[in-house]
This record gives sequence, C-alpha cells and structure tokens, in this order.
Amino acid sequence: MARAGLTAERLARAGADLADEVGFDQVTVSAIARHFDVKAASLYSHVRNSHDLRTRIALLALEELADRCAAAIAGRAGKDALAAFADVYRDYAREHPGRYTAARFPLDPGTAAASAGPRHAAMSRALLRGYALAEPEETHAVRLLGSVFHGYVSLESAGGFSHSAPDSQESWTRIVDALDALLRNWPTAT
Amino acid sequence: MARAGLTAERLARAGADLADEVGFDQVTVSAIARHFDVKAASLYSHVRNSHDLRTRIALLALEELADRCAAAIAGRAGKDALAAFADVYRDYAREHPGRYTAARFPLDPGTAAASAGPRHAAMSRALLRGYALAEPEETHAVRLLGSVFHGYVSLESAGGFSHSAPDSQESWTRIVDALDALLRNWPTAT
DNA sequence: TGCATTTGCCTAATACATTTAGGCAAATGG
DNA sequence: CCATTTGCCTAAATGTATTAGGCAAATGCA
Repeated sequence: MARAGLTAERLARAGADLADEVGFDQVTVSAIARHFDVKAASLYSHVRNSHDLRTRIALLALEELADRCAAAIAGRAGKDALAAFADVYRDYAREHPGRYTAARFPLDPGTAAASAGPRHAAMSRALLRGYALAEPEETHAVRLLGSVFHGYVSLESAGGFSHSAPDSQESWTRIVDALDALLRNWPTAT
Repeated sequence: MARAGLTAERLARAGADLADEVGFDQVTVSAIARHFDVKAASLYSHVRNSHDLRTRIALLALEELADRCAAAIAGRAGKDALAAFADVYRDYAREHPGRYTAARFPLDPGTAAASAGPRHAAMSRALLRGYALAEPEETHAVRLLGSVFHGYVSLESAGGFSHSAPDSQESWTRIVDALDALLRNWPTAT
C-alpha cells in the first residue's frame, strides 16, 4: 500500500484549513484522517491525541498571525502602525475564522511560552514606543490593545455587529482613532 | 420507578453548574444525565439535542449577567457606573467561568434577538448617557466598551495576564480610568 | 545488492457520546 | 376508576477517540 506521507505539520496544516471551512471545533481526528484518505488510528503515530493536534493548529495560527503583524508594523510608527496592527488582527480573523479561533485555544504555560505569544507581546510594546508611556502604564496599554482587538474581532465574528448601523468597518476605524487619541493623552494615575 | 422530575430549565441549570466546574465544552448530554442519575436518552424529551441544551445554558447565563448589570448601574452615573458595569463582567467571568463561556455561545439570529442580548445593549447605551455622545459615535463607543470588557475578561481567563507584573487588578482599574477619560474626551471624526 | 531495522499505515477492539424508535409505568384528569 | 398523557426506560445505530499489535514499505548499512 502506498504511504500517504503524513507528518505532524501536514496534519496541522490540513486541520487549519478544515477549521477555516467548517469551524475549529469540527476539527476532529477522524475528519483529518478522511481528508488524507487514511484510517483515524494512523494519525496517532504523528500526534499524541486530539488535544495535541489542536495545540499544533493553534501554534501554527499564532505564528502566521505574528508574521503578519511583524510585516505590518515594519517601517511604520504612531497611528499608522497602530492601524496597520489592528487591521492585521481583524483581517486575519475574517479571512481565517477557524485559524483565528485556534489561536485562542488555551495552551498550557510551557507551550504558551514557546509559542509566538511572546512575539505578539513584544510587537505590542514596539508599537507603543511611539507613544512613550512609562511603566507600568505601558503594560496596561498593551493589555488594553490586546483586549480591544481580540474583543472586537471576536464579537464581530460572532455576528455581534452585523445587521445594525453603522457598519462594522466604520466603528473599527473610529475605535482605532479613539485608541490613538487615548494613547497620546493617557491619563495619569490617581 | 420514581421519576427524576426533569425539565428543560433544570437541565440548563445543572448544565450551567457543570460548566463552571469542568468547562462549558465538557457539558455533555451524558454528563447531565449522570448528574440526574438518568439515562442520556431521557433528556431528549426535554431538549431537542445537544445544541439546544447548550443554547439554553447560554440564554440562562446571558440573563444572569444582564440582571447583575442592571443592579450595578441602578442609581449610578458616569465613571461610577462605568466601573460598576465593568466589574460585573469581570467578576461574573471569574466566579462563573463556564457560564461566561456559555454566554458567548453563538446564537442564531432569532434566538439572539429573543435573548438578554438586547438588554445588554440597552444598558451600555444607558451607561453612556452620562458622556453625551451623539450618534453614530455612541454606537462606536458601545462597541468599544463591549470589546474591551469581553476581550479583557477572556484574555484574563485564558491566563493571559497571570504570572506577569503588574497584576491584573491594577491593569483593570487603570483601563477603566482610561476608558472614562476617553469617553469624556472622545475625538471628533476627521 | 541484500539484509536488518525502522517507520507508516493497517485491522481489531474498547469506550464513550449522540440520537432515534418504541415500550411500560406513573401521573393526571375527567 | 379508567383513559390519556407524560416521563423515563431499553435497544440499537452511528460516530469519535484511543490503544495494541501486525505487516509491508522505506531506509540504512555492510
């Protein structure tokens, strides 16, 4: 019998594509096995179990997203960089909803530390250099940006802002404006 | 044989409790059947299927959260109201992580319209009355607040802000400060 | 080239979740 | 007090996750 040429990476990539098509939680060991026209049990030579497979998809998505972020902020500063960074998140989630969901799959601390997560944090800080906030305020701002981007994108993809005026794009633009204004005028601690 | 006295509501409540204990996606028809010491098939007289059960848990959580929000903003205005509202979200997610996850379960449009979702939106607008934003800016601000609260709480519960200084409570306080400042000083559209 | 080892996918089997169909007994109500 | 409804049951089909053990293809080394 011919071999299918499975590897953990190919499984994760196929899983990521499948997630974008049918949703991350429909990504099942059996579904991926079907995709490769192989028995489900065969996947267990390459991934430990279902959780391991999902983790690999999550890591893949985090890397992709970090790469896009890096490309977006290169050569930009201030509001330009902020807007580009924000758009990366939103566009990625719209183009790849399954991958974006995967990127939020809970990782255990060790795996998280070895993931592209820290790169994301570093890029947020790089972005904020243009606004010159002193610690600990910069950390608060990092957390705020992460919250807004993640929160907006996740509410939007859950359909929260469809079917109501004004359209989502307009809110997104104004929210980025508002964040820029806030960062330039960060309130002092009481 | 004695009857267990199942109803859709009791199943949903048990499911919500189970979600808080073991996570929303471990809430399964079988697990709830075990809890009532009943066969899984018996639940199908009360809920249509697994998806229906989850939907009912989601609706329950949305109601609870809306009730807490209503209590929090009653008799408060401005930053006081903003902080109280924000704390409701965060505290609910911390006390009831499974219910909070359930509250984000994707509802089909009809179900969403009949849920406590619209109450949440109305309360956000009530909250913003103290800041006197004209439309469409008020809508943008509603979406911003939803994004920040949801995003922060979901990143926090995924462990995003643990194991790093400053602690999460401090960021939360400062972010609420910052949002208040932003709303009082909302930038004009370009 | 030829053989030994490793590797990759297989079959078989178990366990558990979901869901449908059909049955019997308990509750309800005229 | 009987008829009907309702509630939970058993049985069975389907699908997923996972482990164990086997055979054949690929690989590596003499």
